[in-house]
Amino acid sequence: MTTAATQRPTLAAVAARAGVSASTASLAFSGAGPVSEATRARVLAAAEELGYAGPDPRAQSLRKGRSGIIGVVMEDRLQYAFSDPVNVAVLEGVADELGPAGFALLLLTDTAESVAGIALAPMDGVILIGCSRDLDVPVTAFRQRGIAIVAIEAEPLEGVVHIDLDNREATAAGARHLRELGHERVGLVTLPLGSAHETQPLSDGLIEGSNVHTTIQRIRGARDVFPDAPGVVAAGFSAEEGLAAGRDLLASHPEITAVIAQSDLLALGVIRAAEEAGMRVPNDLSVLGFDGIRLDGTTHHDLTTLVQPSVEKGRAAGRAAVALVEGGDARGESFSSELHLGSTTAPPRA
Amino acid sequence: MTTAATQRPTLAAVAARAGVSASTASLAFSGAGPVSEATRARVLAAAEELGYAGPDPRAQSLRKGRSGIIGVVMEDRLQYAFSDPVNVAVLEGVADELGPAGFALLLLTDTAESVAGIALAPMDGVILIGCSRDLDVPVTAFRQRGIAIVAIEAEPLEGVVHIDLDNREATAAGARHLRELGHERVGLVTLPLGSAHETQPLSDGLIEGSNVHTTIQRIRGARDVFPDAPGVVAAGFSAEEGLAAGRDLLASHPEITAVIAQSDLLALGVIRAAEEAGMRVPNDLSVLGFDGIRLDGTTHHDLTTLVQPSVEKGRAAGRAAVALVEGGDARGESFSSELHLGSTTAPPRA
DNA sequence: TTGTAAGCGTTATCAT
DNA sequence: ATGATAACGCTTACAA
Repeated sequence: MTTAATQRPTLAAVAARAGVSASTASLAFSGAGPVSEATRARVLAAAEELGYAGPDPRAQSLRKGRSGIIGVVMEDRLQYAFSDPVNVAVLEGVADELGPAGFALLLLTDTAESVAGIALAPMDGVILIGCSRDLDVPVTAFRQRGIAIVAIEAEPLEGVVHIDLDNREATAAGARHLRELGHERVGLVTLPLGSAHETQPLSDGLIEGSNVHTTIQRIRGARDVFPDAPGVVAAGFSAEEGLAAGRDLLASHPEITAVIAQSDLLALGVIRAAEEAGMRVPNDLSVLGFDGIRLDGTTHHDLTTLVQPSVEKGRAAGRAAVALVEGGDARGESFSSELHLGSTTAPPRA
Repeated sequence: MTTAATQRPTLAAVAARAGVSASTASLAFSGAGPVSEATRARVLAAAEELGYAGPDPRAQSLRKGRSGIIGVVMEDRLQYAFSDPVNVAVLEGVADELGPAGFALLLLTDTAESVAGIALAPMDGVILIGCSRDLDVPVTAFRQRGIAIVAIEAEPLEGVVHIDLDNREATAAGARHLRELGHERVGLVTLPLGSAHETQPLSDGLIEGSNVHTTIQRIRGARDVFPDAPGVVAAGFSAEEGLAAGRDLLASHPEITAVIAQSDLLALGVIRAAEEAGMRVPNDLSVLGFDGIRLDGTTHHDLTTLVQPSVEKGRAAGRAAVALVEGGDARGESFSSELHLGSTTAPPRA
């Protein structure tokens, strides 16, 4: 298989062949000015003959000062990022908005390498999703380059448009639901708090050392209602990791009657851990999730959870990024979650 | 939130401020030539003062004729594409290779829109993953633009480097394993055959009207051994869709003693369908998967399956793309799968 | 070691 | 409706 380093034809070549000037040929392609039908046809024919596929995006980017590319920064490992259905939904939402707006989506991961690569990619804007790292460094770099920045559920940052979710309030609402049912001893199974992907007991030190906004806010919301709730930090986003965390939590805190899990997948794992330990849900243990993803067929329970508009968050981020890049300014948006009462919460055993 | 349309400083400005020529400043940044330590320091200082973040990638792309961007074309809906763990693994492999090589990854979806967007994005190369569409149109467009093309498990295409998997042979090997156990009536649960994402009986017409290489090859492999095996086409990649397909297959073909599922997730669904119908696996029904993804905690079975090197495929594709872009030529690679004997296949009930 | 000059392929502005 | 000209911001021979 060979790659002929054949010289690609340029607009100038096409123009020459069509017997017009380069500027006219340009107009014929962009339709940005008045060109007679006859000349346009001649130009297009010349292009066809020369195998010219249209203006070179590289030159266009330079000339227009825009590349039409918006980057999305995700968790360091893609397998990780994509194991979270919410992340995927958000990405889908972003893509939904970018495509029609004529923007392409560049996938960046939250690694030193990739953040260096940031310097290399011709991006007009960037969207930060579920990053656990410290955002100051990349954000500063983006700002310096004049790249528009949108962040989803991040701590407030200067010059960044924020797309938010009521993580704290929603979790608190879920917690109140449990308290109203009569629960007093509640445990937490949280999403990861940083890059250390291991199951571990939740401690104040861990929280302080972390900057994973979403996880922290959800912990706060739960503790707004149950200030002393113990917890276990899951090693990841999957049901398996929820299972592991659930086992730990139930073993170390046998007194609890309800678990606030920070995602539906984690909740699913917790339910498995409970059933494994011979408990029934919700009779012996209530379980609350977060996200509202569809878990068809994966469980026979109808999970009580906080339903959040994942795809909408992505769309909002995409729209904001496009607006910023197109010179307008964008306001941040705030989304809220709704408590879905399923069959996994009930009053505690008498 | 505002976006100051402040004029970004240019290399020329930095050079002026440092009292050197633009070319020297360029060298100071790229390190591509001899620059005295003193001048370099001066240039860097000037850059710092002006808030210059380094050469503009847009200008670099034009000048160098390369953008450092490689596109990856996936299934039309990202939620779809990412619901297949193999796709995700492949993508991870691609990212593994691109990052260190200094390339960024552009995510494209297999839609008319996106394929049009192809025209807009400054890509140096492109990798085609699990596309169900007709590839001729996009491939022609890429070729015309001089974009290097790598395809994973696609029908042979002129001027495209192929990364292959022994789909047919591996499936045939799995099928022989079943035959050796004594199975004679075997059913198929296949991956989607096109964009029609619905559960439906497998028919010759469907196969002929389709160009989903992988699915077709795996069907052929199965029928190399069981020529008349009936089948059901799943509506997607997930266990839920395997469940639906499994139900259909078991209902319409109660005589079968084994199922060849085209992915582990589908196999998982088939196992659920069987258990739901009161059959035990493998006693009443043998189930064979494909992929060898880890299904920890999701099932109590050790799935008999064909283990394929998903991440490696991605890496190979990434390497090939980089090699092509860097002017070398790349040979395609062919990977093979290995039969893992688990506990889900056994001789048929006597 | 540093500077000069010539583009890379396109589009925007301004004439004609 | 079309053309000439000048950038866009950078890199790279080549000259000094």
